[in-house]
Amino acid sequence: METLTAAELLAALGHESRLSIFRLLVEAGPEGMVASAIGEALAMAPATLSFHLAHLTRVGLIGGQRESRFIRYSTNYGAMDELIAFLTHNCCHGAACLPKSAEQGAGACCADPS
Amino acid sequence: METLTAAELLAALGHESRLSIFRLLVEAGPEGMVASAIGEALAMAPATLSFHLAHLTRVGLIGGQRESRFIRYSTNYGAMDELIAFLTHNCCHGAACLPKSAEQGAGACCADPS
DNA sequence: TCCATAGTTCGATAATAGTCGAAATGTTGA
DNA sequence: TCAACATTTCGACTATTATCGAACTATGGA
Repeated sequence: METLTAAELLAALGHESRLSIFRLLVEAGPEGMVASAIGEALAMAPATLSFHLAHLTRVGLIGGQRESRFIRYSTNYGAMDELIAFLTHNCCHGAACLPKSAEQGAGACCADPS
Repeated sequence: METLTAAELLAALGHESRLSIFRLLVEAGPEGMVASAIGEALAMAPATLSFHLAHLTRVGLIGGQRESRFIRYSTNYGAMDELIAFLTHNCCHGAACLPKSAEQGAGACCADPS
């Protein structure tokens, strides 16, 4: 992943409203949530919500597909994965620097022999 | 970690210049780099570099300490770790959604029983 | 003490982003 | 075809951010 692309993803997540939306979808899992449910959960005006959903979609962190009158959004786990891999790539010269991520199964970056 | 705090860290990383600085320091490891070396590596004007270093320091992603005439900056791996843990917390309802992070030792988030 | 070097702060400017009411678009069911 | 609902687009406003030259501060050596 390019630095510029990664920066765009991070900037997209670097806003409280969008991060809340993203986290909601991450926890919702692959089935995702329809827009109105997200708006209700986060008490966000429709226009504002749409603006942020469009932003997250444009950078590829989430995707949406129409389901009759609704649009169901869900996390693009692949993009999320690549982003985390980019952040931790070649990190810390072999020390076990990311214990909490490891606990959650995200693993200490340098436990890996590769 | 609070959503607002996480958003501040992500916003700090959500800019090409700051992300480049951060990645440079992540790869440099615990010993870090002095400011002038960073500026040289990234061809950044001193005032601009200082602005971004101050930003990254303020949110706690890096730290700096004076070494005679120089200031040596290094990654705060703890903050980085917490941030990744926040992003992946309770993710994806048990699917193995983060294979690349796992490859690097960042681990698929849901391999973990907790 | 004085100079050179490393780094930060100041100030001005330009560009971008966030919010939300109102209007428009798309979809379903009557 | 029309009404109701879900969502997006438009428009206008406000606020924040990035950049960088110039001036300032701090440190070490002559």
